[in-house]
Amino acid sequence: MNASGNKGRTLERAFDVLRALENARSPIRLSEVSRETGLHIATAQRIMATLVGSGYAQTSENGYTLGPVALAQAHAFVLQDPLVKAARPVLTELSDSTGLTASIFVRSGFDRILTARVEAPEPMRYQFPIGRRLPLDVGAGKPLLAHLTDEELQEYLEDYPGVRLASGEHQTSESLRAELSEIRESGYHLGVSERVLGTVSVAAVVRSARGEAAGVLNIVAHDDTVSVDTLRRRIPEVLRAAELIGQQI
Amino acid sequence: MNASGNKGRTLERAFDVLRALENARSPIRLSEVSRETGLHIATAQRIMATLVGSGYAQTSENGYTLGPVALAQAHAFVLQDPLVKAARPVLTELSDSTGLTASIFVRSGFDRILTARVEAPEPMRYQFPIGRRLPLDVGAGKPLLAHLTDEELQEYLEDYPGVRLASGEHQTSESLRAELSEIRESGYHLGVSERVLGTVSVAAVVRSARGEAAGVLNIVAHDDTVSVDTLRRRIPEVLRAAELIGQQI
DNA sequence: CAATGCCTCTCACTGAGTGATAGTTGCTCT
DNA sequence: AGAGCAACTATCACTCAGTGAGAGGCATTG
Repeated sequence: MNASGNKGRTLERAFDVLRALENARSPIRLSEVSRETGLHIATAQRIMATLVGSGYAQTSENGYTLGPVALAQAHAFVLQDPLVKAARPVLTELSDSTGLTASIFVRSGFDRILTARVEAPEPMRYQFPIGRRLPLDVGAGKPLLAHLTDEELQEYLEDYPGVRLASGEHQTSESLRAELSEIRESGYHLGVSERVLGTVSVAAVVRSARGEAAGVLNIVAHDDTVSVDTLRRRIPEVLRAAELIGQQI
Repeated sequence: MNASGNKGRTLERAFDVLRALENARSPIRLSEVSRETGLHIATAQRIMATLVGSGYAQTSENGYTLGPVALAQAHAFVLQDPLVKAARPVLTELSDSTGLTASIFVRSGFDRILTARVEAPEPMRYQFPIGRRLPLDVGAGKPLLAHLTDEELQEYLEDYPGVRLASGEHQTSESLRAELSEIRESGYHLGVSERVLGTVSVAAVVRSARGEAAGVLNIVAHDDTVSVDTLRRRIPEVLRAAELIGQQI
């Protein structure tokens, strides 16, 4: 569960616990936390006590959940993160000109996290989406994968199990690898029904001034209102927007 | 900076660091973190390295900021927190029937955190407000103060410096204390231009089934559209809503 | 080019964190 | 009712992770 080489053990263990809480949809019991994280129950208990004491977790009727401090941290994050701040006006403009939803994701471990979004006029908002974790192997995750270091990509693909896309297509380690090198050349990714059936999207990495991949920018549409060819025409716009954001960070 | 009696030192220190990051409006340097938290630079540095490694912090051009993991945690929080889940439909109804913005705050240390909000039709949204930290001594914070344990309230009022309300009135330790006992009797608080000039609000604690104060519910309005007397007529509604939420948690 | 400030790294010491064990509470199933 | 089980809490001796003084590197500034 904990990949690190033993630097800051206590802290990383606590973060493992927080991650276990994050993954749970409902309150989880201490014993589950212990099982999930591989920590001794006494250790899990001590950590939990501290987490609760600091508001990072809370105890409810039948188990533990995350605490409200997470919200405060998140609030501060969106106010101070350079990428989010730089992206916001650009996303707004991109969403206006395309009529679509425009988003920014950043990589976190082997996931991506939605950090900024400007919704299309017809919002179809399910739930507050900011902060949602999504996988790297579909949709806008691919450009992020494409810019990992060789070692990281190696590690990721090592035991990549493959995935069945929403289109029905099966994505293997090989097909993914091939697609990633295409993305590296073209600078963008056009996805059709990858994570969600009936959606088409264009995504491009945002490169910081120093050339690192700081995140991905993407736009999404339903394929019943926007054809793939129509979306394809938006590619230059997306690339320009991504570059514009990158210059500012 | 760290009030605790030495249980989980490393962890609490890390949280102090996170709190320092949260308070900063822009990237802060390691030495500032060290100063802010009172930690030895080497210690601060080791903790920071771990935080960055886990995505709880990130290094930008000239200093550290919070990391995107905070968002993921927050996202999970709003999906799993019993209070937020129970409150949402009630807030919606209350907002609809009053035409005002309805919110839930929970206490965290000696602050309150906005955990749920349904906006009035004319949103006047400045920035994404969820997660914002606000003080306990004004507005909807008062009902939370009113339900602290005696020791906690003692501690809070011990070196309470007083505050100048937006109305111009000066709130002292004594006037606050008196107001709190009124709130304890009546069960609600009606505030006029306390935190923000020209706003009126009604707030009531949400009591869980076990009788603990789980949070506060409030509604706010501008005093140029809603008179104090008009708002006063909404008090029973607010009390009912708070109770309704409380029953479900 | 000294001086200052900010950061990184090393390393010996030590007390905070650990985890096996035992005790407690509260539930379910005879 | 009480035997049996599971989840949780508390204790405590051991030891290794965390600590912090110190030294060194790298910019920036006067």
